[in-house]
Amino acid sequence: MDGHDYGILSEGNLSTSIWYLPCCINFLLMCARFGMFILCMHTIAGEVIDWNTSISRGTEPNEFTFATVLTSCIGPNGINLGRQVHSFIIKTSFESHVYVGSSLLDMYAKAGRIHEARGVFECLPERDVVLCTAIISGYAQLGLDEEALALFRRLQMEGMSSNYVTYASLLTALSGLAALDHGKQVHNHVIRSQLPSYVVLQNSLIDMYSKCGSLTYSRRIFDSMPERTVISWNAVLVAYSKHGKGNEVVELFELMREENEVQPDNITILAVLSGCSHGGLEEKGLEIFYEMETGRFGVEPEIEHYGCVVDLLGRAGRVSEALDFTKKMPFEPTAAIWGSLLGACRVHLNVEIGDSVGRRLLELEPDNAGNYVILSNLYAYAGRWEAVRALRELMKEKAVIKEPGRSWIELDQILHTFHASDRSHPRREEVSAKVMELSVEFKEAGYVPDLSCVLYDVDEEQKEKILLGHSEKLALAFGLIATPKGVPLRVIKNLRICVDCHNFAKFVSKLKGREVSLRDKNRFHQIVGGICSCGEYW
DNA sequence: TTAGGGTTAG
Repeated sequence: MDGHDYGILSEGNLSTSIWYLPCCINFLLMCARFGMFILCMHTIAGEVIDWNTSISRGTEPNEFTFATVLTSCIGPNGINLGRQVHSFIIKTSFESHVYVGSSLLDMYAKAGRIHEARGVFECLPERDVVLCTAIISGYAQLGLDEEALALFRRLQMEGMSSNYVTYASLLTALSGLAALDHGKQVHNHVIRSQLPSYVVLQNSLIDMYSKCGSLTYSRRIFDSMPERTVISWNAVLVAYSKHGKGNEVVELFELMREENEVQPDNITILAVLSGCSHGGLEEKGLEIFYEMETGRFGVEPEIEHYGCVVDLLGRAGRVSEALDFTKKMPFEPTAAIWGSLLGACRVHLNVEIGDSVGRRLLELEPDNAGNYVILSNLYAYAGRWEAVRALRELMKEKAVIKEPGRSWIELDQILHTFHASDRSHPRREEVSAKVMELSVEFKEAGYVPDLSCVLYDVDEEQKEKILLGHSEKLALAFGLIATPKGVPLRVIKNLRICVDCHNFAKFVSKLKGREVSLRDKNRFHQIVGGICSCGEYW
């Protein structure tokens, strides 16, 4: 197929039938898959017309033609065509033209093909602030935060100029890393450079502070904004939601509706519902969902909103009601919804429903190790050791590989990362010894290791050893060693925190007199004096 | 004349 295309293009004669045939097959397949006949037909028509127009005017394709065609290939569906165009461009002299390069980069970045985007970026003879920002934000949007930060630093050393969009993109990466010190530095820089107040940048700051655990600063930015968009409101609502501050979420939402300057969108309602769930406001959350169904907020309920309701009911222990709800809702439940239901079964020890939900979930997501862990927890609490063993066998059979757990803690602008049973940190011996010491101390105060968090078929002693090697324990122990007494510990985990580590962190807060702020994949756990803001439900 | 970057959720 590639051969046809180059041939046609190089002759400057776009034979409609040959060009169309392979494309039509491709697009019909795509259309059938997505049920978007009309839209796709328009898209392909647009691309072909672009080529046709250029060539029928009797002009050879030039840098502007390529840039225009590449722009029409933006999005996941256009990437194959875009690649073919790229292959063709390589054979011309236009590859390094800044217009062509920037269109290529944008096309790849928007399709999530960051390596290809980077390849184009590195080959460009000149790069301006927009190109640098595009590639940095490409990394940040894919959650490749370390790469985004590293590239920003390199480009800055090379003399890149930055503007408010660059900072907004960088802040996204710093939010992901929960790199508060770095984030503050960017904020200071923004203040010093006396940039005008850009809403986008302020929104990023709200988000950065909240994801770095600093709710106060987050709110302060929000309060100081002369102008706000729905994203500003959403960012601050999400901030309170993730910190489990349900009342604040509801109050702010009411204020938003009173002020009536911006209309809520689907994310607003999602933030409010999940805020009610994380904050333990079941009734309020349900009330808001039913109000949403009447159309009062002008937002149609989507599957994620239904998911929040499942979470609300599950949290309240209304597990069978939650199950009924999933059966009656107008969407097919997703793995995330079954997962939230399974979590509810674990917390409320509903083995019967948990069993069937768990099986359903394992069918849908056989490769997600986290599901096995929660189901195993549930079986273990119910004393169903046979079922635990069977689960372990199933995992082995399916060759499930657990995404490596990783936790980190920031000290003086350095992110110290720990992997499970880490041997790489320079102070590893000291850290391991500290975890052992803490374990002995905590056991005397009532800490009992929760061995059901280990899925390997090893003896109890081994299981305990594995548990003590969990990355969040290493990061906490390192924090205790490396910071003065009384300083709060902020630990970030890439996955959901396990029950045993949650318990361990509570002992750290209680016996070591430290506030522990633990950010996991879903939310913050603010632990003070042995009590966690999550209310044991997550 | 003609290109391109951004913030919230998932």
